[in-house]
Amino acid sequence: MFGLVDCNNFYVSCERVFQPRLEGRPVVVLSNNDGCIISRSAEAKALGLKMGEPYFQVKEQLQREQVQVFSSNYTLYGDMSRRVMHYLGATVPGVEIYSIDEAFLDLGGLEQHLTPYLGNLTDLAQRLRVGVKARTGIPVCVGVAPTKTLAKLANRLAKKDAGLDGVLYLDSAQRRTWALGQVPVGDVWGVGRQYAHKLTAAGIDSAADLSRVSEAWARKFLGGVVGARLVRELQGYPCSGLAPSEDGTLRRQSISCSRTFGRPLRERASVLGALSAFVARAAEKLRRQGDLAHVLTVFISKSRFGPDAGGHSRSAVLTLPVPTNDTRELTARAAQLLGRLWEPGAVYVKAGVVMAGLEAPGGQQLGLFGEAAPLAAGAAVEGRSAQMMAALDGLNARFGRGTVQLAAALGPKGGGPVPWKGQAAWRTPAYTTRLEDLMVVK
DNA sequence: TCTGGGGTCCTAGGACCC
DNA sequence: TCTGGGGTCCTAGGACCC
Repeated sequence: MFGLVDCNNFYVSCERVFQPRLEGRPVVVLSNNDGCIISRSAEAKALGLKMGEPYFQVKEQLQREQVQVFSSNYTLYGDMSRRVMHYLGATVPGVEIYSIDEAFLDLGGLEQHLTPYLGNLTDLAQRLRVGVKARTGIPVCVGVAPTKTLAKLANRLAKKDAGLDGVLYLDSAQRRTWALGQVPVGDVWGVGRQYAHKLTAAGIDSAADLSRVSEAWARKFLGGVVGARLVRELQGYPCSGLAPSEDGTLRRQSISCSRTFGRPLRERASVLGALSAFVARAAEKLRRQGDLAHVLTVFISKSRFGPDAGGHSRSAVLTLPVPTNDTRELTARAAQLLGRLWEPGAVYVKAGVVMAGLEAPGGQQLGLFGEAAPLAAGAAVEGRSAQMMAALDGLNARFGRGTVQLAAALGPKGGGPVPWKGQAAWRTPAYTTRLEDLMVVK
């Protein structure tokens, strides 16, 4: 049995924890660069504001309706997320962090231990919900069902129906059938815009309809095995397990950093400056995860909204001779890759780096003929690099991001205004992670 | 030059998620 | 003028190998 804990309007809820005056009012949080809406309070949803809507298109409406607008503050959200996940991890045995605001729970083993005194799974879920709210101020809903897909579906319904008090347990076939009938097919986990369109065109309108299609049909029209699994999960047969997140953190298979620039860039040195900064960020995340990257990708993009909307993005990939997490090495490689992609005269609006093929250090590298690589020299270089990077991370952690960086990351002329930095006009303080931003109660 | 099946690896792209 | 960022998984096709 799976549980799904999902925070309600997470980013808005984080802002509300520190500004109770926002309670009951329409609130939205904007994406990076204040580009579009990525979190909405219930009141903002009621005004018809949509997820992903560009800010500039709804600016007037936001003003007119006196919607409270915030730039995203990932330092704050990340820290609040850690608090929620930590509480869940300390309360139930198997927790898989699925995203910044969601976690799957393994409740299967728990059923047999529940006693009349502890109550049933609904009671347990209810206690979790109350516990998260009491300890972090974040409201959550819980769905419980035999598969992850059904737990997601139960969670949706728990959110929508106030009468359920934030918890829905699909504990019988009848209740599952009822729940499937409530949900439009496009709201099923794993059904996006394309598939929703295809499905409704074929007369499949609800989750219940989808649960009745044949495996062959699902394979043919919903992306092969993915579709087949999706349908099985709706029928109540689990096709995906729980991957518990050890020590409350998530291990990534790839790590990336990309941004839309504050203004379009046409000089190569400026784009290289941005890329260097992105490499630095990604490498830092890589080291925090304790990994080395074997594959580096760089991409640069022109505007998606211009006349030549297709083929606006190009990428180049490099398999590194030796896996590394050294910012200097990765920056030099990224500069090489940029050289392959650069078109003189083009105007770029976005760039990014992706580090993949992640592995833990110490993996024995075999030479061309299967012999162990000569370690002495390599190990010494590796040791010095690790020391240097540890010093870099230490200084930046202590004195703030960007205190120590490569000259390349400063961009052309080694400083001045950073041309790729975007807008964040309404960012709240990092209440929980910066001493200077600590809230003072008078 | 063609004959044939089976395997791996890489890349590009599509679809989805939050 | 302004339209996010960071992930996952899967498929298909080509190169290359035996």
